[in-house]
Amino acid sequence: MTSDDKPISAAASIPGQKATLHDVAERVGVSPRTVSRVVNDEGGFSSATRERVLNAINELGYRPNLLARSLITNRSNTVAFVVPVIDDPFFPEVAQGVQAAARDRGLTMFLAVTEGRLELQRQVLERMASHGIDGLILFPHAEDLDDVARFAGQGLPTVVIDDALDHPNVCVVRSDLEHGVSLAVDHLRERGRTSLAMLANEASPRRKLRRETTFRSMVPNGIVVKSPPTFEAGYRATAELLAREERFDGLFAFNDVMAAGAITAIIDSGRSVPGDISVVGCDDIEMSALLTPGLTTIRIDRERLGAEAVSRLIQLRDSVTAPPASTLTVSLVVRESS
Amino acid sequence: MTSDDKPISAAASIPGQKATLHDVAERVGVSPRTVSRVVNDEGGFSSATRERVLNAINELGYRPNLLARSLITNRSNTVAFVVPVIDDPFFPEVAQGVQAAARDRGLTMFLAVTEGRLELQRQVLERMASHGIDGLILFPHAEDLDDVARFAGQGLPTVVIDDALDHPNVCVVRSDLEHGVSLAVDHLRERGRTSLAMLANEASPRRKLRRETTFRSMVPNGIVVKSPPTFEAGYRATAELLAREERFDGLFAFNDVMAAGAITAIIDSGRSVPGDISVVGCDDIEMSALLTPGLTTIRIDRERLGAEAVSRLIQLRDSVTAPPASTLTVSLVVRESS
DNA sequence: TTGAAAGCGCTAACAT
DNA sequence: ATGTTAGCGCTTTCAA
Repeated sequence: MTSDDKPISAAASIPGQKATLHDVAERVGVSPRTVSRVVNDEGGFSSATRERVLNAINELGYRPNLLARSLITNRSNTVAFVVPVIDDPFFPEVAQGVQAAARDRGLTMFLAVTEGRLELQRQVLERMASHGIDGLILFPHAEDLDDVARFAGQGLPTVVIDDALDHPNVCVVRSDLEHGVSLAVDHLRERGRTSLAMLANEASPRRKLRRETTFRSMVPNGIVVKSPPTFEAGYRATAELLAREERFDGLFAFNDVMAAGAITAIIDSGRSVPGDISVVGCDDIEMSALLTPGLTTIRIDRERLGAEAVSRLIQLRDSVTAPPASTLTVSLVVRESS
Repeated sequence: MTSDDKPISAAASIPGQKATLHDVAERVGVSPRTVSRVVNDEGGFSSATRERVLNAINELGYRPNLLARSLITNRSNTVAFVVPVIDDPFFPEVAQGVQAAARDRGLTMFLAVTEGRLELQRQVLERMASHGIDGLILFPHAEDLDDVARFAGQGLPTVVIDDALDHPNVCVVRSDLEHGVSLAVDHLRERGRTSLAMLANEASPRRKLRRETTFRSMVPNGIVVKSPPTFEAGYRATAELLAREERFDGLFAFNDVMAAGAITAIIDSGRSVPGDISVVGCDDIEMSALLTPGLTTIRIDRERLGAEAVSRLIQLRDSVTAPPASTLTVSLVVRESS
């Protein structure tokens, strides 16, 4: 049964029996405390001791038990990242930024998806809190920040992305979407478009408001249609708009996924993009460059967004006062759809 | 400063001072052991006691400290999911499947990205192990499964996706890509295509082999070009192939992202899809339906793949012998690119 | 049905 | 430079 002819160890069933600090100490002939000092590089040991301890660690394949450490330090070095969905490529790309930044700072990332359901968000937060996460980064459920506020109130450092929450344990990181909308609208007008419509996100009151409100204020007579932020919904909403014979020659969509749906609907209706209608999206997900026509859009730097969130979270954790909200700039990427 | 006029609590700086099992016990007037029994529903308590304990838990907002529990039970109820990249939509979608399945079974998911770098994979696994994960699900680094084998050897239940590793602590979950290739090739031939080429993944010896080998055996005279599995690389490889004046009228790509690159390259060269060349991809990521022309592809059910991985992992953890490898069926989705 | 004691693996707060 | 004691919050074992 055993793969080679080594003597069968005492605990035959568990090959790699985990070594503890104690085991290392015993083997070297020092106290566990000394090993701990070396492991954490606290100083207070001779370099000879250090050497011997390090060797023993290698020989035994010792690996610190982070759970035990966390229990006493009250630091788990874990972060939770919570997103509503993951089939919109925007979120995974932010996740990548969060994970990379977290990893570089010695943090490990939990990822959870709430499917936009409030009760799932609550369950997820509950469980994350039980795991003793050091901090939380999330795109909060649009309707209700109460849960988030509750956990923050219990002392959980929290970074809220693209939403607002005034709380000493909460820091906000956002993209400058107001500016994004103005870039989009200005661009459409420069293209000679005079009747503008917006495909807004029905599911996201506060976040929507940022884009929708800006749009409304810039385009008082503009048409605003709300739909879920998916390809299919964007398609349907646009098709209905066209069927109603509403006149518009420029469309700004809440995100690229909806914009893609809109383009397809416009083309399916026998119109052309950008011949009849110019379309501008928001996010600049990878797909947007691959569409036909390529999608003109407002670019959000997701990696940076994720990294910024981690950085703010750490500031929040390590300081008494919450750092101010940070706002990341966005830019216009012009492709063929406008 | 305080937001309303509640009396300032004793511990002014820490509002939600975390309640422990002990606190609950004290408040109810029972021993911690009894509270523990109720929390874990072990039985051995009167329903009256149960009631009072539950009340106290609510009042104090008690939440079990999973770290402490794990330390003693040696179960953390966490799983690590490790992927090479995340900007290929295929992986996030599997991640969603893993996370949902994990959540439903009371597991929390760590997500890590290795960027296809072996040293990053090692670092990630090392850290995950320190966190005491109960299991690991990964798309392993293509060149080298040694690290994976090492951790499995130390007792870590591991599910390897789309690769092979023979080890009692490892279970393999894969898609039936051999069948997928044969579906693709048969389909291209039914479309009257006689000179077939394949865009293979240079970075993935073993996985590639599955698709590439099948292709070679079905199409002895076929052209096989290798490139990294990205849009740009797929574009470049295809452009070069066309520039070399190689004759082919049907193309099968390792994945949809490469196929999308190929289509763009073909169109940019002045040829048409599927007029001159039919293209078939693999994965059926969301984007594939949105391309122009819509991409014909081999569909892999990512959610199911993720769910299956979790399910196998749990079998692995809870049994002595590794469950057999499972293979998920794939199907052909015909769109306009062929 | 309940509780007391021990200890998971580690670090904090003292020793020396 | 090193060791000792205590205990993080919980479950386990054994006893009542």
